[in-house]
Amino acid sequence: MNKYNLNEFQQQAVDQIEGPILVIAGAGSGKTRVIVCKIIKLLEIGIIPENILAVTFTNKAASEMSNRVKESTNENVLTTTFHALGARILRESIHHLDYSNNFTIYDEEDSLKLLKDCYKILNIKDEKGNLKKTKYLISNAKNDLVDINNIKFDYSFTKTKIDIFHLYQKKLKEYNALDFDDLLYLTANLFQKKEEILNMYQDRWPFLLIDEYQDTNFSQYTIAKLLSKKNKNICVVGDPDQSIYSFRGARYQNILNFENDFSNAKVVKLTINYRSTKNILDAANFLIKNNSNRLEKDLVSNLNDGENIKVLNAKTDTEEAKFVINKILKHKKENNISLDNIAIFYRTNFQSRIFEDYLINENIPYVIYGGLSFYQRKEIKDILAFLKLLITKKDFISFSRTINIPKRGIGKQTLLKLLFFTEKENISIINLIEKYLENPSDFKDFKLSSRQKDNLKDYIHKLKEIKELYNQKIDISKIILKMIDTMNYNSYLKEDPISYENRKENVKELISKASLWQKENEGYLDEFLQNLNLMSNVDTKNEKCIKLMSLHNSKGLEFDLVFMVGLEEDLFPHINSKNTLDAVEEERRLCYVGITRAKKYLYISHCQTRYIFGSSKFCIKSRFLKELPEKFIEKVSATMQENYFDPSMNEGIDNDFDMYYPGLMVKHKTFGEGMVTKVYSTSLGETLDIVFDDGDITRSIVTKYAKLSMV
DNA sequence: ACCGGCCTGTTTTTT
DNA sequence: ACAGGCCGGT
Repeated sequence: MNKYNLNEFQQQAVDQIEGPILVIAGAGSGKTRVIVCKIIKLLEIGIIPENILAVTFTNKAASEMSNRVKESTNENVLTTTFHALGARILRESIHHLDYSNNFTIYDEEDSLKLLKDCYKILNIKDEKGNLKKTKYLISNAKNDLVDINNIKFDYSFTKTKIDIFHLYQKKLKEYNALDFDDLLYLTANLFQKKEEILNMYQDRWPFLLIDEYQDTNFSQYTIAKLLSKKNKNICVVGDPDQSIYSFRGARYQNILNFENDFSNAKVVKLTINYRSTKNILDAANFLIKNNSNRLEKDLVSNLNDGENIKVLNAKTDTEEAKFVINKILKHKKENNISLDNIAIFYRTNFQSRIFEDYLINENIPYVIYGGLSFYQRKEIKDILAFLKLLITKKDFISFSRTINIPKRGIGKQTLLKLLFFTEKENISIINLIEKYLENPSDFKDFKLSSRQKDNLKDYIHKLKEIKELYNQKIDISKIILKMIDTMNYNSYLKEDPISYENRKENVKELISKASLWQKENEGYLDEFLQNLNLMSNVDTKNEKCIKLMSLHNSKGLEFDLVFMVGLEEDLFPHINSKNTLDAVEEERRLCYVGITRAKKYLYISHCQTRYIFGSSKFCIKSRFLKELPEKFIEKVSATMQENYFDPSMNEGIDNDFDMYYPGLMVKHKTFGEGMVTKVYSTSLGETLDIVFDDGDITRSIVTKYAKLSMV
């Protein structure tokens, strides 16, 4: 052992300074430590910090890593996400692609609104759900680096869709905005088209380290490959079993192909898990073995057996939540686990609500990662839209968001006409309005009431007033304050008295964030906005809180005590992923990620009924739960409950029922691809139905009998 | 042409 | 439960 306590293989990975190196690192095998130590080592041998670039997958991981390097060496090494890296590069160099350097960044909501406008301009009616599908198509195309001007027709990219894509891209450029995918797409484009620019960045960062390489998509892969092409010092770390982002184009094949892509690559495998006790890790290993598409590997724990995984079959989601809260209190007291070492993981963000309710009730401090982030809130986005409009007066999306704050009587129809005029005349929305106000008779078929005209005049006038502050580079926080004042934003917020206090607080927080940011950073409004858009979940809160997050957000983290909740078919694995084997296997990897976050205690729960879309639905135990071998599991109950179980249910079916409904019991047994469902009436004391079922039918059957038993 | 009220589908997962 | 879409009233 050495001063960083590295094992033999970790040490090998750290010591390999030059040339390509691939580190296949199982969950909890110390990969972050390897990257951190490698950076420290690079600095020790005299590489200057400016020559090192570390890319991670989330902002949280990035800041954690750079803090650790800073603590040991007091040096700042650029540690960032691919998207933020793209933004940084493009901010400097995008003019080589004939874009403007002060671009703003559109989030998903803005992008969708723009896409919708494109449908309108092209007079294509958007059928329900189509919009998102098209967005997804465009997103994938960009992630795959297709040449936008040369898209291949195929069954998904119809002629119409290609037209939409072209217009969407043209409009983005016109509005001086990039969507998330552009940050990667245009960066890769820049590197491919402008060799001297690529050369400059290659010289700037001769040492490249990439974490979570299994989750890179083609554009990210291309950026990495081009950046390292000259110096070939690329170190990638990852675990194919933890690839969970294929929905945004990630290809775990990238990590499997590394040795082909980079000749003479050294490969190091880390297979000792220092995180989880044996029971937890072994259960996870058994689970992941159910994936057919995987590279076999043996990950062993170097800790003791530890406790079994506790599994709860809860009657309702309420019971599940209560149970979790009780156990949190118990562990806190009995095992002296601090709250920030506890996490609740769920598949979809909406599940967080019920836990929040109970946590608030019990006065337990908590923080939610992901979900509706601060910057996606309406009040914040309103203000940011005003700010974007200061930078780019062509930005129609930001204009339409702000024009009726406060109400100015400009409705859908008027906005649509304005949109058409800007497109036809190729003029910014602000200039268009000015022109119109000067001489309305120039615009045939476009009559506005004098009230509307006055309102528009008022809007333009006020916007100019605010823009004056921007031109003088007055503090961002002062601009926001001025905006709130001039636009009477507070009384606008007061229109909804219930949310008013909360929204006002958020606005205040934004203002203080702005002034803090400006104190600590160089740059002005466009950099500030960029920062906000790319920071999904800022964890400025250092208090001791328990953490709630989606399973996707849990990757890379670890906790003493973990609750995985909602392990039910259709929720996890999610219903939308059940069409293809690949998607189910990805869900299984997600489950694997969740389990391997737990260091000492792991609770997994599923419910028999759950409130979803405002009504109660029946739920079936997740197949993943069934895949965990019994020997690692201990069944626990929420309370000492009545015995719903009838011995006659035992015949040929395993020992616990899966659903409960007043007067009914329902049991499942998996049977090949489907399952057998048995419905038993407790009031009549007889079996009502036995069906062969793919899981979906069960609900209707049970509902049928439930109704009967109610009458 | 705008506004407000009712109805409906809607939620994976993230930068 | 809730936001966004549609329709009917002003």
